[in-house]
Amino acid sequence: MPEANLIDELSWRGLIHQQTDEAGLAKLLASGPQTVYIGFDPTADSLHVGGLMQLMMLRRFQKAGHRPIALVGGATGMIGDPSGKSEERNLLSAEQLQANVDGVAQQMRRFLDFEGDQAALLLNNFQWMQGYSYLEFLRDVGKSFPVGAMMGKESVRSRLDSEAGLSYTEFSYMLLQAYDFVHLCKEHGCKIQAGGSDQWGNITAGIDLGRRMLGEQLFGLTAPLLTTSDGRKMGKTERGAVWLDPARTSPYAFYQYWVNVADADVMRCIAYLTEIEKAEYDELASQTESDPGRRAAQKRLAQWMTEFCHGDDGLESAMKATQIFFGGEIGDATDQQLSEIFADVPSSELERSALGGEGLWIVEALQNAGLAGSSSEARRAIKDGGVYVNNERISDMNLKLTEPDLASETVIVLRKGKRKYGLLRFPK
RNA sequence: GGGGGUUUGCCCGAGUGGUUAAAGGGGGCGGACUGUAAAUCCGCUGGCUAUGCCUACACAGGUUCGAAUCCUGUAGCCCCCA
Repeated sequence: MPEANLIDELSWRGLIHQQTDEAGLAKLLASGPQTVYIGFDPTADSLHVGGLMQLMMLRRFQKAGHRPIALVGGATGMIGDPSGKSEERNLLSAEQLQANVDGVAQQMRRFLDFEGDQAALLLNNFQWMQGYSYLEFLRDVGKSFPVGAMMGKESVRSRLDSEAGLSYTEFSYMLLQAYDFVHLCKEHGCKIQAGGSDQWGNITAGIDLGRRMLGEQLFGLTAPLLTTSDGRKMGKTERGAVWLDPARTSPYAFYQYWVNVADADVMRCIAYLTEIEKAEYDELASQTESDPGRRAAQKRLAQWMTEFCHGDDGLESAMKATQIFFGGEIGDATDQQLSEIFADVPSSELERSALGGEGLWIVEALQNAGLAGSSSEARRAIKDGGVYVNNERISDMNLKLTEPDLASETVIVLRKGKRKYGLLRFPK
């Protein structure tokens, strides 16, 4: 039996941005297990933070006793959702799209339970759209879409007013998503669609279509977008999006991203993205208030997220990497660990033989690693006490690096200043 | 077209014949402190085969034992007259 407090839960977490029929939805949810769907855009072969938020939403529904459907937009992804986009989107190739759908589907298995009574369903709208002929679609679906109403949608209007304009293809996107809802209702009894607040227009379009085609009353629920206090989308770094795929964003980088969330944003992240309970949430909120320097909330967020998305091992390696990156002893690292920690650090490759004989002069090494632009600069840095080999400060201007200085099989870690690193690789 | 002024290091800005690689500030870089923050404080801030050498004050040439500093020419910028 569904838990009655799902709405309360979503509500204290601030996850309810808009609902089509508050009372109706509450009544529906209380009446028995429901099916909810959220669509995911297969724009890449991995989810990022935005998608995670939606996934958590489905997870919350599932935990409350409902059945989630994660709909991967194999068909809609071919068109491109204009909502919230300022420009016409580039179309993806069919192969790329398939690879993306597979990648995203794989990741979802971690967050949703695909077994049991309320087993989650993973569907791809390409399955029902691919055979749908254009003519039939226009007769069945297009007929129910007054252009006037479509023109009124925010997503369409903003694009029409902009310079970029809007192609017919993107204009039609809404019909496809609307039809998905109808299809899922018909085939799977799905009466609720959730999504980010940018999906409001698409969701209500689906509700309208459901009323016309099926005579069904469908419901919609949107969550706020995850933005920073200064209004930018979360989950972006200078180096690009924060991905769930450890190959794209290492657990360490992932952990770091959350640790660095601004005080003003951290509680919102915890509310939106984690399953940390209200009591602890309140506790963390008051700690952030009274002792922001400790950043208890950030650390808890990072810890929770990393463990949840990358498991115990991921968390452990993130912690170790953090310790090393912030100047801790390097000890017995492996090439693998070091290249993960220093993924964004410039590295250069030198002949192994440079370490033989006399060894490699530190002044040269710093230049090789890109940490000094000239030998004068390198000497100066050493004199200033700002040079570290494998995180140990050095002071000898004439130091020569030899094999024993390797931190791992083939890498020496040089550092200038607090955390400006440069790697030297000496492949065997 | 004529007259006057100006041009300095990453940026701004002193310097007007001799410790001037060039005051001061900004920036940058180190260090201390700190919340993997901000502020603050301290040091460094042309290059090199480095206790010395080389290149630098728009560019080229000249005067001088010696010039960023004086002279001539060229270029850029600014102002005034036509």
